[in-house]
Amino acid sequence: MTRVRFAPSPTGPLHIGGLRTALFNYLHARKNKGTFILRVEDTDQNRYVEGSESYIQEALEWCGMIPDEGPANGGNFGPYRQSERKAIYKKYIDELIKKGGAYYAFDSADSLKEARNKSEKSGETFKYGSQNRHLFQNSLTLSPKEVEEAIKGDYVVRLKVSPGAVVQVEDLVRGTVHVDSDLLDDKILMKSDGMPTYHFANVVDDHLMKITTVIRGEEWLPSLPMHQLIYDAFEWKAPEFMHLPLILKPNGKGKLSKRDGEKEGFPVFPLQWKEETPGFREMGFLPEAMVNYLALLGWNDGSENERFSLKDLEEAFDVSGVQKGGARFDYEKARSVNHQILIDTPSELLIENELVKRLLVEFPKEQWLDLLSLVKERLYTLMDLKEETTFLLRPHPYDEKSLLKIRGEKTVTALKKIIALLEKNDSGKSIKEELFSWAKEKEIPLGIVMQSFRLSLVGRLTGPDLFEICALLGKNVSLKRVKDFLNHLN
RNA sequence: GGCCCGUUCGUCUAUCGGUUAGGACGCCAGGUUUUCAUCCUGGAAAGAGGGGUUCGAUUCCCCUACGGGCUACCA
Repeated sequence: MTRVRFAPSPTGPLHIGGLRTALFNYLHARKNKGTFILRVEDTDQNRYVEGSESYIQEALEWCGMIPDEGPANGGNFGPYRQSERKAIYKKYIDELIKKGGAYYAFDSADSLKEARNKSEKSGETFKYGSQNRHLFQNSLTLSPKEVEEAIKGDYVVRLKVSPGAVVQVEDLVRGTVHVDSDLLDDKILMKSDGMPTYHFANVVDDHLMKITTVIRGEEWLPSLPMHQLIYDAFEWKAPEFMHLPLILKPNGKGKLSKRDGEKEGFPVFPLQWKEETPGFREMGFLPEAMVNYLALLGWNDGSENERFSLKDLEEAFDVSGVQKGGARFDYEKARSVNHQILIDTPSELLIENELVKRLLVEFPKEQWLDLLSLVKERLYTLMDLKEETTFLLRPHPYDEKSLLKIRGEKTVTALKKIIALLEKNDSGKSIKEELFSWAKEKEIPLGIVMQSFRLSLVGRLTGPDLFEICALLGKNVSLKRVKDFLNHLN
């Protein structure tokens, strides 16, 4: 039974790198008829940010990835917030110490900092490990009595790494990785505030929650050997691991970060965070597009198909299609995916979208469907709806440059004809043929006719089919606008 | 610096020893159209470098270069 978990830290909004990690976890679970678990890794009290947990939950739901188990809906392996599992970690850390796999350390933060500085000055990397642990204050160097005393104050618990071994680990996408244990730190497993570090909580929880496959970002690969050592110390069977390639900045220099969005003018969060930071949803992306784009950033099914719904992906996803190298984030491509999906989404569905409702609020509801169908294929994001529709409300002010382009006697003649045609017809469409043949007969270029007509109706020379617009506006409004325009010209 | 991971068009990628190295985004050109878009057609555009292995390497191995990640009582 496959069990996977997405384990974000509630330190702010989830960004799309995290969202993709969640997606791959979700897909792996669905593909294998397994369980998708959300676990909140809130062991760092200092970095905890109010609201991030609900943000994460909402972002997952927006994309259609509902956790099977998690803080919101429970499950048999809870609690799913690490801060609520403190007693569990305490129990296991004691067990590990008893087994000799870990030890107490009493060095102050300052003394460690000093040691670190000293090493760095002499050009070495500081490491608290098998080579030098005897130089520090810990339960390996102090007498039992001293330890008993020291333990009443602040202490941490460190992993006891055995020297001279080669730690071998397997990664589903990269194969075997081995590391010399002499290079590994005696990592802190339990902090002086009694909270576990990521490494310890992670291993304990993955074991207790019976996680079969750990899917996480590549930034964790270097600590995998150390995690393996913890599993070994407990004599637990480790799950299998898959480290996902990082999502890089558009220029490829470093992993995509929260700050890149505002700098480059594209969102990096799925949903809005704190008023000032809009997400993909608020920028007019459909979750289907988000999922489709993200899935292909680091995965493909080997075919030339690039269109996948979440359902498709649940079928098609396979570990073997996961990429090794990091992928740069390309906003243009994301927009293009959104565009395609927008075109293929029926207008009937789109008018249910909250953003669409907001953007069309100035129009009568019964026009929404026609309006959407009129401009849908021009949209890259839902936000384009604003640009595409507001001119339908207000043709003024007329675009100056366009005005100069069409000025002339023929324009006036054409407009008068259009008025005449509109007055005796009901719908905008029915005048098309008559107008065209008239123009041909009078040898007035169609360009002049249509441009002046367009300018009068919407104030500028771009937009969707003019007769459709005319029909949508209705006879009276259209007539008024053409007349107004004629007056404006005189 | 040390350790780990990676490297095919500008970008995302296909290729699992033999291909005119394919697709998508973007770009350019043409077509459709009343306009701008959409859409359609076409085009330019890639195996980091050097050694091996092999009849034959983008593909397997090694080295170099470059890129990225990690190196906290953060995750």
